[in-house]
Amino acid sequence: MTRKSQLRKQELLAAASAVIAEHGIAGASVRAVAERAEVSTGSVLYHFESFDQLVTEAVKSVIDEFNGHRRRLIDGVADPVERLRIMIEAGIPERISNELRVVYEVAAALRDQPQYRRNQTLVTERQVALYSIVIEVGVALGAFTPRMDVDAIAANLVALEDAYDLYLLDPDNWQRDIYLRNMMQYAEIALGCVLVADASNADEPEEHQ
Amino acid sequence: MTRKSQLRKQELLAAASAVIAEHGIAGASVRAVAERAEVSTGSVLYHFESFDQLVTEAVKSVIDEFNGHRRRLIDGVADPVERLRIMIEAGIPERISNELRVVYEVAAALRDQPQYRRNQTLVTERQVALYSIVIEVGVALGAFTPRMDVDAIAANLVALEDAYDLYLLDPDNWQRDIYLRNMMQYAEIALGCVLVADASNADEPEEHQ
Amino acid sequence: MTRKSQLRKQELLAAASAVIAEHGIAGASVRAVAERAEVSTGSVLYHFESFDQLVTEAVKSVIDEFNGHRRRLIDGVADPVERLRIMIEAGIPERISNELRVVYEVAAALRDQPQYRRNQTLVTERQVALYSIVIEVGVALGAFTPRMDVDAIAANLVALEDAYDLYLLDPDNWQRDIYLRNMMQYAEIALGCVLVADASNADEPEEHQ
Amino acid sequence: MTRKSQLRKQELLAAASAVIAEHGIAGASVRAVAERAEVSTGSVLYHFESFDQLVTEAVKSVIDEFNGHRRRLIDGVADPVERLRIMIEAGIPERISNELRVVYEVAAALRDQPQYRRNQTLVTERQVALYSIVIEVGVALGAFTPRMDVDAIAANLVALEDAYDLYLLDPDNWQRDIYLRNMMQYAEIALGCVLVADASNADEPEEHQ
DNA sequence: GATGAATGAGGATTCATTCAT
DNA sequence: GATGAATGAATCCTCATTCAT
Repeated sequence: MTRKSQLRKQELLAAASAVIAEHGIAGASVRAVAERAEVSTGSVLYHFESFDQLVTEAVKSVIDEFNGHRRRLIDGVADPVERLRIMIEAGIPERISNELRVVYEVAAALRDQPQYRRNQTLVTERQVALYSIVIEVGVALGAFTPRMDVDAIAANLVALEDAYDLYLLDPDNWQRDIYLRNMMQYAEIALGCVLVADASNADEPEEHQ
Repeated sequence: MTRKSQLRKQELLAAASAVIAEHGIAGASVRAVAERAEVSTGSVLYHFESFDQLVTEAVKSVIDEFNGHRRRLIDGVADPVERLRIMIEAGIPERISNELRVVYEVAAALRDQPQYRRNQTLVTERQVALYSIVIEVGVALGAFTPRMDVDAIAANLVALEDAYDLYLLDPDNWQRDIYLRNMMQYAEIALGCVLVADASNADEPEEHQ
Repeated sequence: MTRKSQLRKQELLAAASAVIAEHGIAGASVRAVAERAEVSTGSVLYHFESFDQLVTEAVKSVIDEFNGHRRRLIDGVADPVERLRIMIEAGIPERISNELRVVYEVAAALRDQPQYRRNQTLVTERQVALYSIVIEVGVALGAFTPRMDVDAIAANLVALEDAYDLYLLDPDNWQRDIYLRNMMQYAEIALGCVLVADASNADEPEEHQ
Repeated sequence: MTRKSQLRKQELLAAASAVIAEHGIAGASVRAVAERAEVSTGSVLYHFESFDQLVTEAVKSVIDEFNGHRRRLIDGVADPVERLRIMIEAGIPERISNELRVVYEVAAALRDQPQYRRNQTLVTERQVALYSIVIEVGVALGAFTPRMDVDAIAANLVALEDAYDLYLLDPDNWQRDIYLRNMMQYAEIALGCVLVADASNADEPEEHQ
């Protein structure tokens, strides 16, 4: 049954994601996934050509889900400033989600395995594309007046997001409010807009500190 | 022999760093380190409580070295703008250095071990402190007129550096010029200075794109 | 359906033979046979008590075919000398046939399973019987004048054949012409006949070398 | 300690040979060898690069021993006829020795592994060389008057030996006396000598059967 | 009849750690 | 101090067999 098999594959992918999120890439093993999915170890490899492929697919699906989630967030929102604020706030989450954890688990861990690196590049490029769209539309509507190249702004926003999210791997020292403020301030001066109510207007910059 | 023993420890730490830099965290094993240091496997663990501790110490020493290197770079430079440019250019290296590689190899790989996370946080905080000093001095000397909180600028610069360096794990897609430009442009509009000769003057901002 | 079932059994036996001939006994697995026969793995074992039994039967059928082929070769030939030459030449083939390969693949591989050994003995005895008939008829017709016991000659010819065929497992060092000459010369001096045109007459033996 | 290590290597090679002789190549596994040698599985692979290499070396050493034994048998014997008789009798042993069993276990089993095939070729060529020497010396001394090419006689004798030994894999149907007689008669008519007291003289051949 | 998912034991190999020397 | 042999659990993977569908 293709139906049953695909269902099981999904279960295994989910189990693999969960294991990675919980115990890290290093803690992901055939047995760990098998136990999480409550199947035999043989079953895990029955559905995938190799354990590596299972992990790769799991990461890929998490990334897709992660990206889709971000995209849906701004789907119904018209105001460019509001969209940007939503993007940034979603980029610096309250707590680390399983998805994000998986993404960063894989990020640095397996330099030698090209497929992981490509995934990482993929998620970054998609984020940049998403930010670029939001900014370009905002510029077109007159909501933003960029002070630097638009693609540089998008790349920087994603980079900031990546870095601050990476810090999440040490949750005890994670300071969401500060990271959020840092990104918001950057977006404001780079795009000449007001994202936060009480913040200074970037169009009339005043000396800071 | 305390002297001889400490010497041997240093050799082992150096060997461990080299192995990690070359073959990644996954390729680091007792035997690999032993072969690199040209000692027996038993000898490797004779000087350390466990292999994990050896790795931890090795990473720690690499981080110290990494940080010290950055600090020495700007030691004899007086001009704040020049110092900032040096900092940024050193932050986005031509090629990934062994030190940087070790740092990121370890970043996410061994998340479950608190000491690694602390190391990571440590290197970030030191970087932020370094940038903060450069900026503060520049502000005091009138070289910079910050458009946002100084600590936010420093944190953002380090975050950008961290993120763009992280991308180095996929060297094929690494675009130093672009990342460098992104950071320079950000520094210019955030600090109201000119870092790159031909770039637009951030004091007289013009519309981009 | 007995008809359909037996057809399927034959298909599976053929598939098993093909797999063994191509990938050796070590490469013969349920899945390999299933894929070759284009059926499911479950189906393979549905028709046989075990995979071992399937292999056993496959080998048996290959041996039967192998033997029948040899028998048919001399069917229409009347001249005893010609019959003997045909036998010997067929015994030292140009290339290893799938049949022969299967026979020798199995020969020593599964020694612990008595049925394989019996198969091996079977094929040998049949060969000896075949040679014996050819020789006896030749003696009766006056074409051969044996210098040693006829059954010893037949056994030796089969043994030579077996050994030289065994060497075929290392095809790179296989020297058909030499092995053929060796057997022909032996047959000539043992039976006092001339098998090869240019060879010395065994009836008037001259000193060799 | 090199001494201790080499001792252990020898033990493991012996254990491997014993396992192969007893359970065949197919029954040779790391665990089987480990249990036979009364060490851990890890220990088996500590001394060899791979299990395959252990098996290869074991077979190689058995072959060397096998060949050396044959060579020593005729060392002190001067009479060519006696030497030939000793060779043939040793070639058709009473019972299958562990050495011989290992040699033939490997013979057909692992077609895909070139190192085994080379071993097989090696043992054959050495046997041929040994027979050749015995025959050539006998010819030089006037003890033999060959009826066919000397190299063909040597090759045939080894081939007969190989084949009859191969039949040993089915010990129940093994008939030493007959195989011995077959080889002796062949040697007599091929070399024009008398090997067995009561046998007919090959110099004055009479009709057989 | 036929399927193919699931099993679990067994395959070789790697590894940090221990310990007698 | 230093060695390296030995360990045994863990790694991924293969496989014949079973069984619900």
